[in-house]
Amino acid sequence: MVRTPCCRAEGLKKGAWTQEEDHKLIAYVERHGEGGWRTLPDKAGLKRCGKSCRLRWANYLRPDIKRGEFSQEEEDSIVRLHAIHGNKWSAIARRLPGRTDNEIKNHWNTHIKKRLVKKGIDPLTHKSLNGKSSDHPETPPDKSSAHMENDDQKSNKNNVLGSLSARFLNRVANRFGKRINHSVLSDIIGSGGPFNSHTTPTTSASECEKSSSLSSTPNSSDLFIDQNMILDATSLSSSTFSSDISDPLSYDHIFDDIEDMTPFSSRFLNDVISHDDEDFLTLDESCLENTSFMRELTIILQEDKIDTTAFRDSPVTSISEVDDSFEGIDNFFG
DNA sequence: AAATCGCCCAACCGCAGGACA
DNA sequence: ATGTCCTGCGGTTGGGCGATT
Repeated sequence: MVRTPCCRAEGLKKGAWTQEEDHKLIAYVERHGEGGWRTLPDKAGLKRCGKSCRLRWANYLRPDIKRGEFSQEEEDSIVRLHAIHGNKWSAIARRLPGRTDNEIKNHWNTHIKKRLVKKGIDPLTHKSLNGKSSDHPETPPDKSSAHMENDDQKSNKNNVLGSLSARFLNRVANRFGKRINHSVLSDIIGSGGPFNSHTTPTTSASECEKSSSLSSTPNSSDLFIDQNMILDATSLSSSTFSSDISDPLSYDHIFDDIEDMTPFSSRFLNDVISHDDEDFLTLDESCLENTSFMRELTIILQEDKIDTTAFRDSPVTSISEVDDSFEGIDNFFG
């Protein structure tokens, strides 16, 4: 079996990407979506190999990438997840929304690993380096014991809060699935949420325009999210959620992934709840696909629709009445 | 001011494996 | 069953840059 060379072709550029190259790649992906990386460089007018383009997009240009310093909570999560998954960076990255496997890997190698060694903990086994074996993965020692939780406790808490939020999401979507006010979008954009940035991928030029108009100053056009589209989660790209969502028996992983629910999500819900105007923006499917929160919401809806039909006709509770849940979620997930 | 060092992280490399013809 | 394409993954490299000498 002979593999065709990927990056060996004459004249292909390597090394750091220029702004111009970034713009070309962004424009192409916005117009055509992700995938087809091998042929992408030619079509996009880039003198790069497809692999390089894919990496650049996945690790740097993707709109949902969170940049900047890792929070203490994120570092704790990485340590905890590394104890479970080892060097499965992509598995860890799936639990840390907005962080790439590459970023996590780099952060682990340059910061966390050294810190663990300094504390006398073997970063490979997560056990004490002085020979005293520990049954528990590393827990950051700078936290008071009052706040110390073992993994099981955390996991239980996680699941409880996750279920609460997922069910509440279901109710929100039942009530508001078709309508999200444009001022909500405005707030999201202002907060640097998933609708921000020039890179919101769309599938056509007109959609690009629509997207860019959203990302600047929201106008008075309307937002309309089709209910069928929301429930049709199986058609969505699964770069964030790679598990088989068609299997009802695999619902549990949804609640594992609920730690992806950032405070942003609850702010978003809060905004959705508190707005009920008549002006709505049209939101195309591709926008939905590329909005990490909407993707989460969509998949939770898809997974939850069978066993939570009881919620469908239940009255919507004011967000203030479920504050405890959201405070808990926010506090827990940082 | 210049040279050197060490760290950080974006990018690359090679391999594995799924999909498809 | 086989060959090829394509994508994803984990390990590694090397350029940039700040700190130190």
